[in-house]
Amino acid sequence: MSTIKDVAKVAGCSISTVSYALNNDKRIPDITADRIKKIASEIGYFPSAAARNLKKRNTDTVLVAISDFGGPVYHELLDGIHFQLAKSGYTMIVSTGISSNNLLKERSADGAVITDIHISDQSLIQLAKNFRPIIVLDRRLKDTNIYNMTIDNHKAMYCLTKDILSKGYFKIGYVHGVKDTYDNQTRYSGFLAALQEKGIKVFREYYGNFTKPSGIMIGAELLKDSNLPDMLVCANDEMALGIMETLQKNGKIIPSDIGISGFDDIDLSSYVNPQLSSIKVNHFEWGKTIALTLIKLLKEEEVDIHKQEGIIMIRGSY
Amino acid sequence: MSTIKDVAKVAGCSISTVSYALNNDKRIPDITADRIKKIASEIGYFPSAAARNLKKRNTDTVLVAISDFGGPVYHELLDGIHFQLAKSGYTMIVSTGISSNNLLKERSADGAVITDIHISDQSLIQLAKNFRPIIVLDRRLKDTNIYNMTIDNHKAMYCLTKDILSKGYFKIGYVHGVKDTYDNQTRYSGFLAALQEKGIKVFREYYGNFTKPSGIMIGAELLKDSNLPDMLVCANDEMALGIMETLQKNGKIIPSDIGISGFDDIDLSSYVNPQLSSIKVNHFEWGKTIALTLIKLLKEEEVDIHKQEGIIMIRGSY
DNA sequence: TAGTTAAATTGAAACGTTTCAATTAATTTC
DNA sequence: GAAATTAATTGAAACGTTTCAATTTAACTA
Repeated sequence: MSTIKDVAKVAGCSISTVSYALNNDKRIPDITADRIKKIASEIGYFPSAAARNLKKRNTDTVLVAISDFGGPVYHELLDGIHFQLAKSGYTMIVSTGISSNNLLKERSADGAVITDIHISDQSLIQLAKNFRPIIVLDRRLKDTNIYNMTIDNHKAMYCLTKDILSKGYFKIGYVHGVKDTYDNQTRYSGFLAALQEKGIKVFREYYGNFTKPSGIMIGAELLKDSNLPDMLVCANDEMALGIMETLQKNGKIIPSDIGISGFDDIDLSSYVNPQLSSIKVNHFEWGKTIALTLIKLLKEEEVDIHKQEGIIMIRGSY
Repeated sequence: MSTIKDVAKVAGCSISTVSYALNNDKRIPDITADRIKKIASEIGYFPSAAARNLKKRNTDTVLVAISDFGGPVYHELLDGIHFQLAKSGYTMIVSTGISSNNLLKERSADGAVITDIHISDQSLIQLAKNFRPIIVLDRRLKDTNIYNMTIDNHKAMYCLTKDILSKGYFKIGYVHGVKDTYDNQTRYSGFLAALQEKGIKVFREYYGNFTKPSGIMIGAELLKDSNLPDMLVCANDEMALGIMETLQKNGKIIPSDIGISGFDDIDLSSYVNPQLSSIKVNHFEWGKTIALTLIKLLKEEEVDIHKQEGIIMIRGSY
């Protein structure tokens, strides 16, 4: 491993000159800077991140902590964040589980975007103290260094439900995701708001956990019921898809027997038959916005945190 | 930000004692070690990764570099790698694009797993010189510090094709992915081997690029053809799905008009109708194996690089 | 040409750890 | 109770950079 010292030796100059040259400091004339850069690349020198980070007390790196790599919603979001970050000269790393904790507390990044249900508010607040800006995507949380950016679930679900009501549905059931999550609560409240406006009561409520298997369970439960709702509003697509599959397998026709809607607009939702009505978020754009906000925060500029709007996708399922 | 110095001051001992205590060095008696640890946690001290990495000349971190976050095959692989790495006390970071390059050359990790088509063999060889072990997943490449671990494409495709032949298919077409990639070449060669064994010639070849849109194009091309193959072996699922969708939309019945098979067994493949026959790899297990191998490499232990077997999933599409 | 100013270069400290080698304290041995 | 052994603690160097402040060199001025 060659170090800056080796470069200096070959170039016959001091370490500081090499450092300045490599960092394009204007005090080094172009001609020498070029010569030094050439030598550096010839002997295969790359600065050590560890040394630079230690001295500069920053890393030019942003951490994105996610729950796991499996979720269908993340991909575009990550690509969007990375796109913007790279454009602005930052390096992005993504991690899960225990790795996220390690990276956070040992300050391996200058800032972070977090959407990991496994990190408690508690420990997040604790970590954020030592850390620099953290944007949380999956919860409402306000504290030193913590900012939240969320999808406007309430509004989107409110609009979707209004559309459903305008189609004449009346016996409307609601399928919950994990009860006390931000997503579940805000989606449910949007749903309720639309119903209340029309003076309609929820026909029945079901409780899942955002996964397809939980949808399948609920589907089975529904089949036993003689008095079915005519419409099922689900807190996300995965549950809706599980329910739909179960109902269809047992001879129910969607949407004539029962309508259904989801939230997230995952890929699969436009592959099933009928296609699932849902709420889509342009996650790539959303990712870019998040990254831009974090960058401002890192530069200690003023930011205006805004919510991302969902786009209602009405398809064949109701 | 509190440093080790602060801990030492509060504890009324030297920096070295704190360091030894925090690292569970047996020369510090338990009683003082516990006291020091308690103080450290009270004042919210966490060691700086930068300083530790610099001094120790390693990071206990593994980098996984991927092409982008969108590919349907990666998730389980990443989760598998992370599972094993975490279990062994390593931190895992994943990155794409330019970020991967930065992290690699500045030695922000001790080792890496790479499956990023955008990093050229050339630059990989260059980077690996300064680096520690790199496992590449998406190509055959042997050089200092570079090891490759791959799916046994040839064998899997050979077996699948034999099964197809045993069902009496005869006019068999092959759909290529990106021409000179490892996956394409080895899958194709397995396909050919099975045909040759029976003395059968390929009926026709088509050229895609592993994406669904390219499958759709090929589907359109096929529709113009009066003399269709009776079976289409595709280099991956995404193309197969694109072709299938296009053919079905235009009234062709699968598998009676034409059979089709894929490779990878992505989620979608068991959602379409008929379900797509494909080759599945247990990516979670595969990820664990990869991580285990890399860990051995990091410890400079002997490793035996082996190929991962594919599992043939025969479903309704032929 | 000497004096002044500007340009280019450099020495050295600092960032926060780890760890070697040395010192000090405590315990054992005879 | 002195010598020897072991246990506990510590000072200081080193890891590879960046950057301040100072020095050296070059370029102008009058």
